[in-house]
Amino acid sequence: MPRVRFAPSPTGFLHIGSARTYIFNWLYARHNRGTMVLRLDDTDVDRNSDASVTSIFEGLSWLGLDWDEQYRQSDRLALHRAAAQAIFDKGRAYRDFNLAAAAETTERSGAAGTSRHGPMRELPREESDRRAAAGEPFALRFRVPEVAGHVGFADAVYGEVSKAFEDIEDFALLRSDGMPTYHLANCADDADLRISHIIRGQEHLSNAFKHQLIFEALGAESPTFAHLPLLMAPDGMKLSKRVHGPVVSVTTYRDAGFLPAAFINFLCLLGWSPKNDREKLTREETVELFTLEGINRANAVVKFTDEEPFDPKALWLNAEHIRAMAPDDLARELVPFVGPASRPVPSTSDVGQASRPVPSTPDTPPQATLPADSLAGSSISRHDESPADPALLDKLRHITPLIQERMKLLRDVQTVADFFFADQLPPYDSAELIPKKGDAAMAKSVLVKAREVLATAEFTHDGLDAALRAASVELGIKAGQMFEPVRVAVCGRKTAPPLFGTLEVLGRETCLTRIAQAIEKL
RNA sequence: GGCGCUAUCGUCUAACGGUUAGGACAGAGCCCUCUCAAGGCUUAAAUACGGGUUCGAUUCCCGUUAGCGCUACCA
Repeated sequence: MPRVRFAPSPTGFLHIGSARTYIFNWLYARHNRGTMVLRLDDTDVDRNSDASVTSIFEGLSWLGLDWDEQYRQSDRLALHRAAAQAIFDKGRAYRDFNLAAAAETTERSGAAGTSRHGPMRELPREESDRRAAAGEPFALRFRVPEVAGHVGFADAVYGEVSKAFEDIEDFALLRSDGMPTYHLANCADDADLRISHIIRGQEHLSNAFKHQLIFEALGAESPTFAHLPLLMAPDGMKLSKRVHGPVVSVTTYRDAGFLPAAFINFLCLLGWSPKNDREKLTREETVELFTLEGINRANAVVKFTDEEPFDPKALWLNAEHIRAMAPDDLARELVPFVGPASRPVPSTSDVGQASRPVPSTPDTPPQATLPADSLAGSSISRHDESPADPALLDKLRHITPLIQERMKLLRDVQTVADFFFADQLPPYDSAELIPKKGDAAMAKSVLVKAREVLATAEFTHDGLDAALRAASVELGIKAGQMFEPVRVAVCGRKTAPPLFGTLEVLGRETCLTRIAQAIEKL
């Protein structure tokens, strides 16, 4: 049974790169019926923030991805210290009393021929013990073997990789304040939690050699590493909030109306392929198809621009998922995006200003955070704060079939179906009412005729179809010339969902009123 | 600078050493059609460069170039 973990350091909002790493771990765990561990690597007390923890939980909860065990690295300090002690006792680490060593090392780098090790490496044990006993502060450094040789391992993605001992500096295990460094805490925890596969970003590939060394020194069996290619911005740079803005935050996607399943689909296709040309995948299908062998090695770029903040493929995938939904399910997802009260506020996604309700607290057991049915496809959304207005939901159920294949994002409901919700149509140019190859007079006669016909027509798709077509024949014009003025009168614009269904949903009264108003304009 | 990793259409990607180098998104065009979509069809578009190995390299090896990552008592 594989055991994998996602170990974010809570120093910022949930980044889409982190989300992708989580997804790969989760897919591997679920595909192999293994265990997913969530561990908050909050070793860096100065940079940690509760808002960040909140952002991580909020994001994962939206995605509906669960986990089986949860830990906080800061709770495990004793374990880390014991690990450091064990390495020291084996002579694989030494005390470095030179607190300025880091600076010196940096200055020395580049100067060929100088040792990569600090000056304290050869300090006699007796002197080291004496100075430590006297209370002199020190950092504990790993003693990288000085013999010629390599550390290496078979990465599940990159294959055999190795690095010469002489290219690895004596890295710190414990800081001079006694706190463990990332490398130590990370490995001690992975060993203790019996993590079998470390699936993480490629930025850690170089660190993995150090980690391999630590696992060996600890006498622990080292896990299988699987490093993931990185996500890049179109400018070739690594994705960062600082330079790329909200596009790197998962809340941005949620607030714009991405479906969790589509977002997961998009992210997992960045650096992984099922190899059979399939693109649109449900979560269940992805779990079924996922293997480490399908992961490739080159970095992937997420396309976005200032004008179009979302990758076109992500948009297409979202549209595909939207079209694949049962209309009633879609209607439910749409509720939060209509109505002034519940409309989601476009968030700038800065965790610093996160103030909305948090679906879970860090210490809530995952079971409570994510009900079992969250995996069955029902997504969790922060918008579901209050029970949906039944009347609104019912209305949406009728509208959904008309707009389902005209949306890329859930929020598009606001632009594509606005006229269903407006009491009064926003002003439009009366010239819009004039049909192709027609004039104002034709528009007027069409609308007058429509008003007459619609007053008595059977208000169903087929009834309206028949009535309006018959009317066009009577007027001696093309059907299109008949439909166009009616559409504009009723929708306020030329581009709209199919006419008959639209009229039906709008209802006789509203249609007649709007047509009368249009006639006034001519 | 040192070390590590990577390199197929604009982007995401496929191709046991043998294919007209495939698919998808985005683009262009056509069809369908009450507008817009959706759908169907067509089209343009790639193996970074140079050497090997081989009967034969996108594929294996070496070099070059480029990109990314690491190079902290950050993670």
